[in-house]
Amino acid sequence: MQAGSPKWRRRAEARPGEIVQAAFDVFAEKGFAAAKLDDIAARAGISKGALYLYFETKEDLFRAVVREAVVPNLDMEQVLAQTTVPFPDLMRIVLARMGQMIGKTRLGAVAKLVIGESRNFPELARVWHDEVVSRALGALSTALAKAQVRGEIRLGDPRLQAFSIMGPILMGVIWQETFTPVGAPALDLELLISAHGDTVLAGLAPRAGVLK
Amino acid sequence: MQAGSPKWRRRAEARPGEIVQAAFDVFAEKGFAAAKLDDIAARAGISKGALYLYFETKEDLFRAVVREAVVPNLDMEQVLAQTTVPFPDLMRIVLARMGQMIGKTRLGAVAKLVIGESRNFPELARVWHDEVVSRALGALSTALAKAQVRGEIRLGDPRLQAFSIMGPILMGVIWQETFTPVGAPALDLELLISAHGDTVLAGLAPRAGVLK
DNA sequence: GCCTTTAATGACCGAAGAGTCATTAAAGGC
DNA sequence: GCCTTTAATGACTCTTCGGTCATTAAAGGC
Repeated sequence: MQAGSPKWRRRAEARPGEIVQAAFDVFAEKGFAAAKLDDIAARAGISKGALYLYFETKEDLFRAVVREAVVPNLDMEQVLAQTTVPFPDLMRIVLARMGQMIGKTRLGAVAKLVIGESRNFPELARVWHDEVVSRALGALSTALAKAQVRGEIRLGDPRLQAFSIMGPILMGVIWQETFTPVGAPALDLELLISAHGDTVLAGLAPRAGVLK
Repeated sequence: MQAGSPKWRRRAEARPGEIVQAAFDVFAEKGFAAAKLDDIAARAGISKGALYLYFETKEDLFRAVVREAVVPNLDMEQVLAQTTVPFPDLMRIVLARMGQMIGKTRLGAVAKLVIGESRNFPELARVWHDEVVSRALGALSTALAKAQVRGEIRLGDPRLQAFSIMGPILMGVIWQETFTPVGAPALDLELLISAHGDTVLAGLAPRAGVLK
């Protein structure tokens, strides 16, 4: 063994973040049950024993991973609360921001985890619903309701309109996460968002004749 | 033990179907790795050993379960190939049929499985892409392209338009499968389909002014 | 009613992997 | 430089669960 290279270093502050990051990668790839703590430890550059200095159990670590990914989604509510911006502009801003967020936060992988493990970890599904999905959908619905009052868009259940707006983005994310890795053609999310924006905004516009 | 009640019965023909059904339930609830063969056997009303008379391994059984759910999706292509029906009518028929299919085939549960296990069973993701998703999307895209040529809808990439049509349905299914069981308000899929049909058909209509 | 065939059982085995802990060594105070 | 503290190790245990197989008994032919 080299003299100058210590077997390991003590870095109590840096560890938790690194571990969660490594765990995220492994959980995202394998799912909860098939993920091995040895793998996570190896990827984090430590031993399995060290994991237990920072997390009580495997479940604990999993919860930390999924909860970690919750945080950064709150700012979209403020955008949607803006009341001076015309609705279509607002919507394009929100859609564009979604696109960026998906790119940088690996939101697709988290979605896969939450969806796939929702029966085994119902409390995580609940957290994600309450903190992320329901909030975003609520803010969007509110914005839609206001736009209806102002006559900017057609009347209708705002909650269902929100599905029409968000659904295709979710589908795009799932496509990329599920089918592109097994050989399906890649999907340009920016393009999808832009094209879908055209379609759905036209669809929500007042007086646009319904076909037939 | 009762005299008249045999310990078990020999029913070689009926077993495979029952096993796959039971396995579907357990896999859908737990995911592949967390599903226990003992549980599947118990639910099928047989012993674990008997499973191995019909399936080589756990993976084998899982593959059978996911492949089983592939079959019934082919008829939508014929509907979409109809060339005499006006596009909006065609679309409403397709959407309605999707709704029925989701109700009767537990499509949501399968989707969850395919999405969640796509990294561990890439060949299943591939099968599902090739046999179901890509085909349905392809047929829909073709119908959209034809409708564009006829001037029934606005010009644009048909593939992306297909995402705008299908995305909200997928989102609805995932919602029901993931969030409703943990306390989120139930979603009326029929209603979503109808409302989304209004929106997206208006959005695809030619000359409908894009807002702003 | 016996005999053959084979569906079905369930106790068992072995591997895998979550979680533990006695031991080691880095860091830092004095 | 020594000593204390504590981060980190990795060999170990123990449980769980996929898969096996010798044994049992249902079904059906003769």
